[in-house]
Amino acid sequence: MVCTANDLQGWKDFPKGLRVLLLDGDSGSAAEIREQLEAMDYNVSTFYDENEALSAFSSSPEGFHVALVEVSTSSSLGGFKFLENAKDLPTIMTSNDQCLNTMMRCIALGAVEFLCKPLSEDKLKNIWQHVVHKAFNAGANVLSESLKPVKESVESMLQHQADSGQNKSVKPIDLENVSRFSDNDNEQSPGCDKYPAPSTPQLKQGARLLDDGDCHEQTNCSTEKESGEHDGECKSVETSFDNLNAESSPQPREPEKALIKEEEEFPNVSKGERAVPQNPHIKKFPKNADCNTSPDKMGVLHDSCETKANRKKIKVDWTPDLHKKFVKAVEQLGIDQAIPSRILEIMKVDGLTRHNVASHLQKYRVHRRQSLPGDDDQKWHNQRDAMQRSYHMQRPIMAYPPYHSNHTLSPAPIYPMWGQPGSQASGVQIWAPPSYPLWHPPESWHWQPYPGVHVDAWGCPMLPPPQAPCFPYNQNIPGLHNPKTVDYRFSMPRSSFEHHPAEEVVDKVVKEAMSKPWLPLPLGLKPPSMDSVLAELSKQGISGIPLGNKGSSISKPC
DNA sequence: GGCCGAATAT
DNA sequence: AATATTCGGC
Repeated sequence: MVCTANDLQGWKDFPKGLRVLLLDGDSGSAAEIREQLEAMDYNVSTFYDENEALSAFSSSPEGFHVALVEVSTSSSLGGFKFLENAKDLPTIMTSNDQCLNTMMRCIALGAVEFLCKPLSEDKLKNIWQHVVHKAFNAGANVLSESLKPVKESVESMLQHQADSGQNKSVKPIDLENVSRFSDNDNEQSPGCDKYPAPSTPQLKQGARLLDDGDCHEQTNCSTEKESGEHDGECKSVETSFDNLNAESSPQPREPEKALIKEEEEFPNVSKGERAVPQNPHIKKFPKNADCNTSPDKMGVLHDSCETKANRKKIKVDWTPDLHKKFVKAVEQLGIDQAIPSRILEIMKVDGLTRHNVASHLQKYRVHRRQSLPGDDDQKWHNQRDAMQRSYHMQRPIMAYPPYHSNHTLSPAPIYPMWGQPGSQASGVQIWAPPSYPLWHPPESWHWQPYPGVHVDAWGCPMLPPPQAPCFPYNQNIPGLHNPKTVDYRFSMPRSSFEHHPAEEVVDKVVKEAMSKPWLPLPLGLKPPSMDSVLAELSKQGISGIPLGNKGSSISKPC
């Protein structure tokens, strides 16, 4: 018998005595953690092998209240295995690897929390909250025997608090919300926090992920019709979180996988607390991690392919990174050679279909068109002509890389380029250097990484259209006439490693600029000084240029 | 019959 | 608004 009335007695000092299953392949690390836990009066059982741990847990499910499991990317994936197989045990994952993917994978697989190593007392002391949370949130039928005393104990504690007036709440404790109580001192007032209390500061968001507050969209079910192209094919995906690390991924060769959202009805997860996170961008997480052996990638649709009789509608989530890839492909092909099949070919993204690309390309074009100067057709056609004339400029001359925040680990916002309506500033500002003018064209698309640079944000060649200013909206924004402002935007990008045009491309641009002097200069090219022009002209025997209207004299075709 | 792009649906 | 799907033309 694991938990008895005596246990309850002994738990006056809850959570002392809480039984922690510790799984860590590294004995040194395990010993260290164990020591810390025991210093807090937790009752620790150490395992170095997941099979042993699983076996111990399965033979005595009530012998443990919570698991602390190390996951290592370098060695085995035993941690994940344990996580997946000990569904009923609140499992906290720990790792030296702070890669967001690893974290998210853990959470997605059902971990209640992810703790970055090294583990401190601060991080460990509150792990009991998950036990309480489980005790109160698991359905009565799921509530394991070991949790019942926990629940009762806590109820008793709370009731005692309420009775003795320690708690401000006059009303009897709302046991539904009991998990909001924590020993953190930044308590919200009761009723404000509908989320389970996190056990540590770092996982407050993680805790929210486990909440089902975002499930509303999961209920629409539509008729099934799959694109024939990938009929029956399981698609592999990666989370958008990979974007944050993709650039530094140790396996750059691995084809990128599209993040695909489930739109299908998502029935309530029946296995107790193991509800998958309901991130708005990730509609479904794998229950079966075996479909993907890389800890850095998450396979999502495999199991749904297997287990769902009726096929689900899937949606590609065009993450900034994926979009970047798309743009790169478009640039590589040239704007007028970019057709879905070729783009798809270049992108090499698993699971992405030509339809997906076509759809995105359509949007890409539309938005690019909207980003271009003016709305009237003439300008649009002019612009297009200019594009076509110069499509050989396959790379933007002065484009800011649309996305290079691979060092950022901040989980929020995941999609900074996809600002919410009405929150453009906040969405965009993130990507803007602090010195940038905070101006955003009202119609601009949110993908622009920096204010006022949305054309190249879409990967368009930066050649200005004929008879049109490069950035016509400048005309409407007095501040942008400031040469300083223009300098900002025309200066070299802060990170232009992959956007340096090839020399031949530059040559072509220069040649074109020279051969068509009536066109505005491409970005990056400075007009010759008046002196040098006069000198050159006088060399050629031309003199007497009326300086008064030099503009018109050199702006007309010969 | 497949691909593309625009239109339309979700 | 974003993405998928449909449809007509090639």
